[in-house]
Amino acid sequence: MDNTGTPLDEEEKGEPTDIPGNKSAKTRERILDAAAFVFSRKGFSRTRLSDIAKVAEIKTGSIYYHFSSREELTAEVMARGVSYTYRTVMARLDELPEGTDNLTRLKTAIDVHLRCLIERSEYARANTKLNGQVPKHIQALHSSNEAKYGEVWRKLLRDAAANGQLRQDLNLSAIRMFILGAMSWSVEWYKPENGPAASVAHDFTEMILNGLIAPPPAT
Amino acid sequence: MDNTGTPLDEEEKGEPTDIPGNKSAKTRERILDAAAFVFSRKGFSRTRLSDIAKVAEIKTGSIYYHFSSREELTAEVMARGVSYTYRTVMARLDELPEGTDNLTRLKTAIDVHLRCLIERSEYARANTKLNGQVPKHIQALHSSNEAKYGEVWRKLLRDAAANGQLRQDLNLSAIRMFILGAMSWSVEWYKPENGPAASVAHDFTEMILNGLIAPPPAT
DNA sequence: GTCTATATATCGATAGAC
DNA sequence: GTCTATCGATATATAGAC
Repeated sequence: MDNTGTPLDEEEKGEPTDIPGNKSAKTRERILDAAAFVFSRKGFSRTRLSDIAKVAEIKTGSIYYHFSSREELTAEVMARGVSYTYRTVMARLDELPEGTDNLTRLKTAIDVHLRCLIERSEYARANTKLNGQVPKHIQALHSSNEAKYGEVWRKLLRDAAANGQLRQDLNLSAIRMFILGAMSWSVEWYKPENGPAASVAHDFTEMILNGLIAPPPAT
Repeated sequence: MDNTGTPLDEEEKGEPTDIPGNKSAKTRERILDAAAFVFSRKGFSRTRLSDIAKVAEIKTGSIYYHFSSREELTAEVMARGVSYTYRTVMARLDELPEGTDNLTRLKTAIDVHLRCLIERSEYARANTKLNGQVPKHIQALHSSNEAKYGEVWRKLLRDAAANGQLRQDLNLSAIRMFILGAMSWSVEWYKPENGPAASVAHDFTEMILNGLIAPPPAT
């Protein structure tokens, strides 16, 4: 599976990964990875614990040694999904040179978020797909994470608008939902045959920022 | 509930709607309306036949007099959803004056599709939400409808591009998915508090066609 | 046609052997 | 820690009365 979970922080723990005693931790990871994989493809309802068990190469009942319920497992997959995307976006924004203009920051965030979904993380995909499908109490556990991440986008748009770099006649709330929604839907359709992630992301940022209409021919 | 199902054709059948003998048909409609209502809010997995029955003011078992299975009911809701959107979009395109340019046609289609979702049809909403959630054989039954509708969009974009009205540097397939995806996601977030449908649709078409960047100040 | 009552299947969850 | 076996809850679907 691809890299996920704890992406950028704590890369070094100083311990080898296979000392005796963390066989449990490794199985737990395998279950989570399998769950993210299956959830992102089948959604919540069509995913059986037996499907996850099969991918994780374990028997269904054994999952309960690591998780107290299907919902707890689901909640952790979702939490990892937002957390990963949040941290990856923030890290890339922090890498930008001091004084980078707000439009570039917005464009960067769009690029990174979309790439998290289409090429970087099963967890990000799973979380996007599961949002709106899971029972209310799971959604409730999760909504503060989503809200925190949503705030990043509110600020990105607000800052760019405050600079006068964005058109002033559009409602930023709706715009934010359209941008995030268009990216979210990529979970439903994107496959490698649709072209490299970089080119898909490029086309998307171009459309969002500059629109689809051809510029007047240079004379 | 709102108007749906058979929107534009066959408005007159020449029969009063309550002659004896079509009590059945009316109950069937009530069940379908209820199903569209519940599905569009809770999705496939969280929707119980008992939820639908409650909204339809009928007992759960009675549904089976009208539909042979939950899946048959689901499939009909989805079929009505695409069909409604397809016909509503086509009807509006046909109303445009002869010789209307392809960019205006594209813009019109976006406006109508989005309005179908946010203000016109529970069926359209339900279909959008259910896509990607339902079991494979339902999806399979349904995919030819979706493909046919997808072809409308392929053509709209292709025609506008052929005219030179669209930028030539973007992949139209990905662009199509982004546009439809952004609209689809409205099912997850749109509420009347987000403003009138007309204004949301306006902001969306503006972003898609002209982008978010502020035009240079007139001098 | 719609009801009540019930059969059947599925799946999440638990118990206990190893 | 992971297995097998099974329980129990839920919900689709059916049978039969009215």
